[in-house]
Amino acid sequence: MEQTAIQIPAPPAGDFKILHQDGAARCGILQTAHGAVRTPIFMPVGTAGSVKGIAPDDLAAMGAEIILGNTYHLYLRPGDELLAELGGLHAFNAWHGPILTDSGGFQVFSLSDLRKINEEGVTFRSHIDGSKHLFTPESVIRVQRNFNSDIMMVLDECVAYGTDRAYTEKSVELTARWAARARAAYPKGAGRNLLFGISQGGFFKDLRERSIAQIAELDFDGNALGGLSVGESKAQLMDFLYYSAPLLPAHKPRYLMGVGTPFDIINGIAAGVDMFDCVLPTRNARNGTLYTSLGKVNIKRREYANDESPLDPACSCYTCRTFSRAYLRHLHVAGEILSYRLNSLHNLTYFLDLVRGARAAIAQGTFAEYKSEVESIYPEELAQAYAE
RNA sequence: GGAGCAGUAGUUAAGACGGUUAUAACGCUGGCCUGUCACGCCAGAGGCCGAGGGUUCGAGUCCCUUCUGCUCCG
Repeated sequence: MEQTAIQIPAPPAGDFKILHQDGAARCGILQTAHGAVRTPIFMPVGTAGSVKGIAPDDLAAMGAEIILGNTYHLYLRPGDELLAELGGLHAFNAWHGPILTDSGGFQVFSLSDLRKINEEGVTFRSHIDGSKHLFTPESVIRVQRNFNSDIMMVLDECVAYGTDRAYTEKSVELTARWAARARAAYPKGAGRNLLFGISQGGFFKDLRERSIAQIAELDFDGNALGGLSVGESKAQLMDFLYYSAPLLPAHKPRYLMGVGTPFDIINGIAAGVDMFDCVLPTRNARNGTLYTSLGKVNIKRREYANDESPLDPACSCYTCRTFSRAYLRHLHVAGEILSYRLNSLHNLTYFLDLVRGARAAIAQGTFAEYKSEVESIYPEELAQAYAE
């Protein structure tokens, strides 16, 4: 038989194939302009174009497949036009894998004292210099295209926990109109940058359902669940997660924005979510809370002062292979910069291993066992999830 | 030898007229962190106010003695 070089064209960006299914959990592969992403996936957060304390080679070594950037931060500094001029965010920060950029919708929520929302968009003040800016559904697409983001997010309004039904309903409608404008500004197939829609709805199930239907209708490349983990109880988070996730279109990637703890992520996967991002592994790393196969470890505790054992004996990251808990405690207590890097390296490895393990379990049809194994590491959250 | 200043939490310091459980920062101990305004936030434990005596209803605060440190003058 003759050896012929067969050119297999890469699937087009946006192509999403589900390879395995185990209950509602699925394992798939999403194509982007900068490569494929295996799902379920955890995306390290690099708000200002850098995963704090972690260089791209470390990210690659730990098996990160896609990272996040933030439109709000990168637009303010260094600016989207400069990034376009310098060849986009990938050329700028030397991460050549896929990048998802959040739209700034969350900052509309988290920087609430600095902004004003109307039909046109959101006016806000820069947290850096106080200058005034306007984000619209259209401008946010333009900015993200200047970044050359692989997955762009539409502008949405994320309402605070406890917002009443009347406002939440108005907000859902506004988010839907903004989504439609985003879609019009970037029609399907207009480019290789993917565009994901975001559903909201606060803590009202009918509004969640309505929002998801409105967003689904616009035929985005993927669909996100927004506005969760904003201060509600663990039980409420679980309730809304398991209610909402199955309503998102099944044949497209589902993204649970900003969530969460290992417990949340494993439950998100169980509910049928494919993508997660969260600042917890990196922020907590910097603040001394480390996730391990033995549970959460607050490395600054005195009990670790003379602990020669590795942080997590089951982990194969550089930090766990090389240093003792005693040294990691010292670095943290002494405020050494290396502490941030080593801790972040470990926590991100832990989160990436978690989803890697989930993919393998789904493929083998053993996800339920895997899930209860992970949950048993976090008994407090498990108890809270079933608390009334 | 004389004069001045200072001795208050582990540390550095606040404590007008003497008046309820003596402050703060840092440190220490513990907790928190969910689309990063986040090397951040919250809480807690630490003090016979150098020692002794006196005045006073009441003294960290006033008076005397004493000890220690620093500075200056001889």
